Amino acid sequence: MARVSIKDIAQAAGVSHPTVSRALRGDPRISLETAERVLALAHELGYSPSAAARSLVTRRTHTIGVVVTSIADPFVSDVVDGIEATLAEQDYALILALSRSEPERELAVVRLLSEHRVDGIIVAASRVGALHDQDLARLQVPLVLLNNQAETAGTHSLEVDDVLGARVAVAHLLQLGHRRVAYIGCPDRPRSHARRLEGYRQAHLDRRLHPQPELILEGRGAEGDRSRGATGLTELLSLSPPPTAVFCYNDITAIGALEAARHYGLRVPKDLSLVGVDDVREASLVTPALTTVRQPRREMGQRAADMLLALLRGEAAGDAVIAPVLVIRESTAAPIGQ
Amino acid sequence: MARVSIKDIAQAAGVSHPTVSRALRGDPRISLETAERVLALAHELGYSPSAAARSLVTRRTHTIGVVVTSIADPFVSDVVDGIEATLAEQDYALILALSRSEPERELAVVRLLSEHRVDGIIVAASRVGALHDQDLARLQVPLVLLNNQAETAGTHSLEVDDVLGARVAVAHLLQLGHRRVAYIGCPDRPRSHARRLEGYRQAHLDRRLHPQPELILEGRGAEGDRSRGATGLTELLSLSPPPTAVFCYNDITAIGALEAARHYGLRVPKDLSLVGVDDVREASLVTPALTTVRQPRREMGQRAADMLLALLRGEAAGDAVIAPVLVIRESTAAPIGQ
DNA sequence: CTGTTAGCGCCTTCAC
DNA sequence: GTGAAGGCGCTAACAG
Repeated sequence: MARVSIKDIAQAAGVSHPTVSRALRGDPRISLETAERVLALAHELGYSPSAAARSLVTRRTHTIGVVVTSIADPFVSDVVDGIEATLAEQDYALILALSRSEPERELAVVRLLSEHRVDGIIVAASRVGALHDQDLARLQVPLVLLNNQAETAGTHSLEVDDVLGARVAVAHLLQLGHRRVAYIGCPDRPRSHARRLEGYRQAHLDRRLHPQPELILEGRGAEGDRSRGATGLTELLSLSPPPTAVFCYNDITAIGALEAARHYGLRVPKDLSLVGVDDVREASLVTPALTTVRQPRREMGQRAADMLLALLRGEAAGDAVIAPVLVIRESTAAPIGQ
Repeated sequence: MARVSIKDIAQAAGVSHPTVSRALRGDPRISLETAERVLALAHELGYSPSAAARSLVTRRTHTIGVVVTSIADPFVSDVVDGIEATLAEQDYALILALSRSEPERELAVVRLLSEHRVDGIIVAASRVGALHDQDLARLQVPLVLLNNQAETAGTHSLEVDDVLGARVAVAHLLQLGHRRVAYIGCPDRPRSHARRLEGYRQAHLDRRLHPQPELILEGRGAEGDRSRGATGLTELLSLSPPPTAVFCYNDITAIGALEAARHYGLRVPKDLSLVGVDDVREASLVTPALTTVRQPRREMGQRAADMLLALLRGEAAGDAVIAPVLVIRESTAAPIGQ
């Protein structure tokens, strides 16, 4: 089994192997009769075509490389789930390669994918972003970058619309009646920080409101640092009047702010509304559950795979932008007195 | 690039291709001089060997199939992370295939792995367990089953020692001084339920204590059902005296019990100690953070890959049992009056 | 030490 | 409609 080749079938059927090859692929030139005989025999003998042998002549492996920093990151694994769903539909094999943010591994990954002659590559960064793509580009196969910061020439990319996400989140707060809405940012993610701030501004302008400079905080501390939310909120509460709602760079920040609010005796959402970004696991587990902007992870994976497959078919595929979705939970409500 | 074959190198070096092939693989019979020349040329031309062509003649693809129900499950993704770590070390490629618990997909997975002639397969079920393995066994390649319920002949398996986990957890409670320790089980996971109950018994017998039948609850409701913890605890509190500690089938159960305890005005761990199993994400996020029995997921993945690689080297590999680890957090303490 | 020959399993002309 | 060659890129004999 698995050692049966078209030659064996050919012999059993009393035809030549090319005939078997054609019959198996449904070549219309083969008589129905022999085709059926061959098919039956193939099934009977447990024939399974060799992808390697085929790829040698077709120069297509029907295999896609997926490169991520870590599969243990829930964002990444959701994306990979989406990628697999699309690839499986088209019978593409998925070679998973982890770069682990180690230069040594990244090199090995490139070598591995190169030797296996993958037809295309998807690089998926988590919300953290930024990977080695230069080397991969050298492989001369279509390359789709998902949520990646640095753009490389000859590369196609897919990312979530950060401006829109922020805009929708802040619009939600303004719509509830808040008029002093603050923003706590993140200095070590300058690009998305700027975009979210832009969304914050747009939401205000959409309603002919003017964002108030003292309510916009750069924030301090690294991306994954809870304390940024706490120190930010502390600072905001010293203003008079203090904001009634805060849009936070991400959920981690918002949760930090939530803890600080509790510390100061503020009730969320009654005294203060909070919105985060990402929809991390904790967001729905925290009390009150956090209103947040979610990246449609699985869908992003599917779209990335769709893009890649389109490229493989020779179709043009520009870059894609995905719309995030606002998930309204318990941390937002109308301000008091509304 | 990537279209350079050993023939091209051979021509450039003025030797035959077999010589190039040997030089590239470090065959000692090749003169140092030509070997160096070939290597330099290979590098210069950007040569990358074709895994497909090689596999065709060696009958080894250096590729492993990893079959899981869902990569979005954090348990599974941690395991896969471990598998990849070991495989990458040995330059094996990892083909990820998701069965999604759909019969149709399972068939496609078998076909895919068969056509790609994977050298071996790892099937990783999450704590939920149970997959299609019969078909995979037909592929005639080494097969390692991780946390799988149904055993198939000619298969190697790896699972966590459920009895030990329960025993250590309950020993921890007894050691703290608890003398009325209850157990809330799970009827729809009969196998692990029985094992955890056995561990519960052993922990008692280890201290020459006798488990008290009224403290052992079968539990009701499905595995992922929080309410089982709540109803179980309610039942237990009607006893006199009620237990001072509860070992729960899993974290979900324990969290349900935790909520119920709060509802009844019991303080955890002061009035009641709780232990779960799994170390799901929520376990560390809940207040108080849950003491629990963790399955070393990543390590399990590594061990599974090690087993498989050993089998590929022709070494014998029995089944393996992994020891879980007790993670002591805030939900356990000595009983009052201790 | 190196070249020659052959073949892994498949597909693709080109004949018939 | 089908068969006969030839070759994809590589390794494995066997010569020499």
